[in-house]
Amino acid sequence: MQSRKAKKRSRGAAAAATTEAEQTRANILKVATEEFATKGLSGARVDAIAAKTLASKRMIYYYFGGKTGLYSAVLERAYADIRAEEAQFDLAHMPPREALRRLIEVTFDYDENHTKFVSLVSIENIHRAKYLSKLPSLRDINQSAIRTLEDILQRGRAEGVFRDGFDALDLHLLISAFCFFRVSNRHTFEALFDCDFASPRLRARHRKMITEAVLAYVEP
Amino acid sequence: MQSRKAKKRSRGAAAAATTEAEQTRANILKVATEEFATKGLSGARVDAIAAKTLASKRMIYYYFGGKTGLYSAVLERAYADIRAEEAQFDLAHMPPREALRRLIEVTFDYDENHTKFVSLVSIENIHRAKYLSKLPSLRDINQSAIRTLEDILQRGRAEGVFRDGFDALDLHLLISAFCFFRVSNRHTFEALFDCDFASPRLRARHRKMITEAVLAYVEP
Amino acid sequence: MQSRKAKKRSRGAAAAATTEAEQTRANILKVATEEFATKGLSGARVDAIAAKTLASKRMIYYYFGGKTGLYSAVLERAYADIRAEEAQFDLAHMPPREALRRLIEVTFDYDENHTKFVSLVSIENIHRAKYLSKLPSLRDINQSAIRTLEDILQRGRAEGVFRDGFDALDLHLLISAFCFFRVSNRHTFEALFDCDFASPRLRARHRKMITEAVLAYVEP
Amino acid sequence: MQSRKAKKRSRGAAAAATTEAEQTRANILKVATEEFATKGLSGARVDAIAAKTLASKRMIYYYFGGKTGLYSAVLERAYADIRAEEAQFDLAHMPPREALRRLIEVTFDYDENHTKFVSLVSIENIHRAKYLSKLPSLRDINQSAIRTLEDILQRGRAEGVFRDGFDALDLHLLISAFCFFRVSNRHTFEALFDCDFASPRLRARHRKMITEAVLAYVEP
DNA sequence: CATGAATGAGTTTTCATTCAT
DNA sequence: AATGAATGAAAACTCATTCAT
Repeated sequence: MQSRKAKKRSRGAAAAATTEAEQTRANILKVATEEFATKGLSGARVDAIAAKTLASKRMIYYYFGGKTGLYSAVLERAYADIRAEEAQFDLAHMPPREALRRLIEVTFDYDENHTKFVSLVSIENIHRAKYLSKLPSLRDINQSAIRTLEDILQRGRAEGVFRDGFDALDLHLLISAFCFFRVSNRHTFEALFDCDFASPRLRARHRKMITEAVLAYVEP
Repeated sequence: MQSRKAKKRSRGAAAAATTEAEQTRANILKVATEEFATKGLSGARVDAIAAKTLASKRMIYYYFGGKTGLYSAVLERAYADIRAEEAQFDLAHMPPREALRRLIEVTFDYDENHTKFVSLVSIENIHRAKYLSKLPSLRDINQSAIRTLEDILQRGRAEGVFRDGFDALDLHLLISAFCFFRVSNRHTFEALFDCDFASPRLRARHRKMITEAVLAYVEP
Repeated sequence: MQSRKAKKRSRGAAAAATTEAEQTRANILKVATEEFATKGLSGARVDAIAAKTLASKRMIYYYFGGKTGLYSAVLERAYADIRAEEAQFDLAHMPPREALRRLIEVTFDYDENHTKFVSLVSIENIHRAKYLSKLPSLRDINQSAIRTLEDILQRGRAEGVFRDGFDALDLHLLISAFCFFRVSNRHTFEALFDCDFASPRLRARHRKMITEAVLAYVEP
Repeated sequence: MQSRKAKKRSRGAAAAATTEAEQTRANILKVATEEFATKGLSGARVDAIAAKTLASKRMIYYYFGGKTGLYSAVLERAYADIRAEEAQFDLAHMPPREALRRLIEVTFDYDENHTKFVSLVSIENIHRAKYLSKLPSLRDINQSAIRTLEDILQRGRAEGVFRDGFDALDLHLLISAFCFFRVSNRHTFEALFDCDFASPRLRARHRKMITEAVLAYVEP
């Protein structure tokens, strides 16, 4: 009845799928990410996921307990992935202005390249973060992202390149909002305003705009 | 039952917007907006909508053809409403800086006060604007919003209070992104960062931030 | 989601199924009684019930909400039926000894002729009366059966044909136990002791035995 | 894992009832008795049994062939146990009236103390003794129970303390019915009549009643 | 226009059993 | 002898839609 997740994961997240069971699990997760991201929780079909999987439908219930269990696992993995990638950028050792600029660009590029993550987060918001709330592991991961930004701001203020009077979390919101919205809402935006967000020129222009706007906002 | 029919017929077809038929339609639309906004297209239940309606389920099919027809109508109405409200603000006769500041605040307040609209747009993006694309009426309405902004920018540049080098549509994106995201993604954001977007203080701080950031970005 | 039972039943139990809807409901109930009585709650198959019904499987959910809702309705009906039949015997106007003898015979005959009722009660006991407990209507009906017996005993004691020193409910238990067990446990009893409870001779002997045993027990 | 195997082999196959294999079998049987008695044959879950077992699910198939094989084994064991206990009472050497009284009390107490046995028999009757019929070993065991009663009756008749005109098997039915029903049907009875069969006072009263009723029935 | 009843096709979930190791 | 992984068949349940009146 219960999913085997806890047990399976006991050897740590770093160890890549090595046993067959872990490969099965990972394969289901990958297929499910695609289905949930494009169809939503209620629109996704367990049958459709199973069909694209190397395993049988029954395995979804064996490993994840059910449709919502699978959805939660997909969500958890998606969030874990983004922070894992962010952690790779060594922003702590850059000069503060460079670090902030880089942070914005990294955020922009991540959302641009992980539209499935963006979709999943949109979907989860439709559900009022019902499933995310039950994944407390993610809280820590995300709050470390804020600490990175706080560190950059503190160093910048010490050097006098950033002004006072704004909050790290608010700035994170300003950056995230643009990068996320550009991906999450591109379909309605394109439909209404007849433009093409996939064009490299527009993409570059937007990337430049959010960077400049944020830097202008923080400068003394 | 018969009295209702007689009553309706007696006043003639000319009286617009007050027919019983139109009241039924409006009632269904209102209930459906709530259901679709909170559950999504696939998550919404025709039965649930019918149950909350004064009319019967059959009426949904009679007036809107089906579930997706109803969804399209809900979407169309939601977009029409926002532009109707925006049109009320006479930004064209304000000084450009004031007009831009006011435009940002109006956008911020609208999203804040119309969370159902925000949800519907998020949902429509999950569906890749499939239904919105088939509502060409909206294109014109929305593009007029851009023309309003273009007019403000043009006046501002003529007066020398705004710089050159950025696009009206891009600026619209910058403003919309923040105002929309703040509402659309508040559930995951709150869950991850333990904050409360409903608090008047945070709300005021965010409203100020996006205004300042945009004004800083456009100034020469 | 909710069953329509309450609504359907609103015109009182006395009115036989007259509308088509009531016929459908009654038909499902009849088929389901057979299936649940022979297979138990978990052994019964909704598909099997639907197949033997004039209606479709969907109607079971429409009228009864689900498998357990249907089971509860079957149980309720079965108990209501027995008390309806018992009420027809005018025991209150017989001499007490005759009335008691008749009560025993009526109980014996009812169980003998309603093996499905007996099975359903056995099944409900496996489930620890979980579903019966939620049907409070039955409590009143059954307690009136005890009052009938109490009345007979009181009259008998007044006439001096019954002794004191025993309880009406206990006597009801003594009578019920034998009549019920003889039907409920006949299969294992026959298998173990190689006898045939269906034989009219054995049946008559058992009927005579319980009558005599009870009368012997109550006489002064 | 390997140590278990080595250990088992080392003590040889001759030591009956203490092999690990037999302990595993007994453990499964015990767990399964509980599950079948509370859930029924179709309601019981092989997974649930396996989970509560010290062994794995595969062992159920290894030792018992499958779910119904396990059920049959549980049933067989339950019947064997009751007769084993009954055989301990040396009724043959008591005066007939005392022996009969004692037999009734023993039966009453056994059912009272072995509610799982009672449940299993009820369940088996739902299945029309399908599985019991295939366990011929039980027939002999049970018929010996009747011979015990026949012996008591014969001695009692010879002494003139019991009358003629009734059958040993019928008397067994009268006794069993009450003792069994009191346990098997206590849930519905309690729900309908608002009483508590677990109360020592009621228990004692019932025990006395069945004893007196039977003795009154058999006396000349 | 309006309604309650009805439905077929689909969707999630369950479960006894078997397989590879 | 033993285990975790896997499965196909079947089960319960759902839902948008339509029909008879």
